Amino acid sequence: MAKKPSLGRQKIKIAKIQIKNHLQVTFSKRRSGLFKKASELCTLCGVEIAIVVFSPAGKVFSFGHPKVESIIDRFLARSPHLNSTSLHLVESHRIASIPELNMQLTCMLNELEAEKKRSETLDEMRKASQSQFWWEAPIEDLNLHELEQLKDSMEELKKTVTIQANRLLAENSNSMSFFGTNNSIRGGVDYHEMKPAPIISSSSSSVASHVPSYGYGYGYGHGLF
Amino acid sequence: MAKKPSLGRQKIKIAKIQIKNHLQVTFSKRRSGLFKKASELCTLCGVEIAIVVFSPAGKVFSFGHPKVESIIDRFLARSPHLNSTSLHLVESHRIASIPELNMQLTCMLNELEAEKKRSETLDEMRKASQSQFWWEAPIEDLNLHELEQLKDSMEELKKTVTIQANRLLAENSNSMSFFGTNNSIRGGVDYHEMKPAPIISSSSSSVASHVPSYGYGYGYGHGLF
DNA sequence: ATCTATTTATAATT
DNA sequence: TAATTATAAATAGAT
Repeated sequence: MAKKPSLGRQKIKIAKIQIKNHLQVTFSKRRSGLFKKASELCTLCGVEIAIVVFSPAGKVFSFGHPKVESIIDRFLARSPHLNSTSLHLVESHRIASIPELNMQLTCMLNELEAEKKRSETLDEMRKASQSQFWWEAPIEDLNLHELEQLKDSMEELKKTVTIQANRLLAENSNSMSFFGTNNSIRGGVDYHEMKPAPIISSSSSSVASHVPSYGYGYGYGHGLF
Repeated sequence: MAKKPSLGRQKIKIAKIQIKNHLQVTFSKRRSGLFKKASELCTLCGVEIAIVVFSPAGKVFSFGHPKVESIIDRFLARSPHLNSTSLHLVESHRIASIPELNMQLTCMLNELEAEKKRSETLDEMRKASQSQFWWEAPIEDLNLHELEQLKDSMEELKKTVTIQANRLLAENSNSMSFFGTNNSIRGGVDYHEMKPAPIISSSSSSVASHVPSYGYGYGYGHGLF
């Protein structure tokens, strides 16, 4: 009897899979693959990785080495360099409380609103006069750089605010260490919602699968997401 | 002349790479590969993914669809345990019930509103002082669109503070959030520290970022955060 | 960065 | 859900 060899792997377009069943299978496989790749990267290069995946239904899957939480904490807290702008913002205003922090932000927001109106006026003037002043010339390239710098500043500012907020909260209580001494326990792998552990050989990696009662258990069989 | 074909890909052990140069190359390649896989998974299955990588030197690389921050927020919000920050918040305020939490938040909002009015006065002062910092002076250098973005960013920043407080409180009750606001802007890819984008299908996204950011064909507008 | 030879990942099928 | 298999992709090593 003639057997019917599968066509094997076929090329697919990277676009939302419509067939629900396919999608589920692909999600499972590729999620595993992704986590495995991450695991290998951890071991090969000695880096720390956290991955969080939300399915459309809000189910969460995560991979972390050594732990998702610690990496996220570092990510949120990291402030490699405070630029002079954000330093000035924080220090010069000597922000001392959360409400005060909110006030600062609100002030800035209002300032910007005011400036926006002013800008609108200027813009109209420009259009009316048809003049060729510097500020109506090449916006594209120059402003891209400008925007980048601006975004930089904003990000730094945001970090600063986050850190400051946490510090304030911490100082309000007796003892704490949210950003302080972090006990980074290396060598562990925090791997949620994955079935076979793509354990790596050399590095001492263990799988910690504590699934809380929240129940993102495996919904195999139906309604995967 | 006889050519010297490479041996091609060789099998390697998944263990810490010792040769430093080699490690760097592998890290680059595999990080790209990992992010690409994540991107594909996002597209194929319509899921949301955040990846954070810390190199041994502490440098951070991240991938996020739609955004690292928003995914992390969601992840933390459903975290089964109270982190120290929220504990301190609760402790320092001795919050004991949901109505009490609501009241705290209401107070914060009222305070915020009051500060908004006060800030108008401060805005006047600012205009008189002619300071040299970006949030005060070079506004007129920005066009309307940029100003719009800046304003959005500021609002986002303000929201972040509120959301953070909200999240901490919500964790305590382990149930609802009071101001369901979130900065989840779908359709964006937040891709830091990655090199070339292998595929760009339709709309190319030029993302303002201090580091090269590329979207794997998800090019939509970004907020600054 | 580019180029292969190979190893891996995985789409389709059972 | 777990194999199988043929093929697409990723990538180790060298340039």
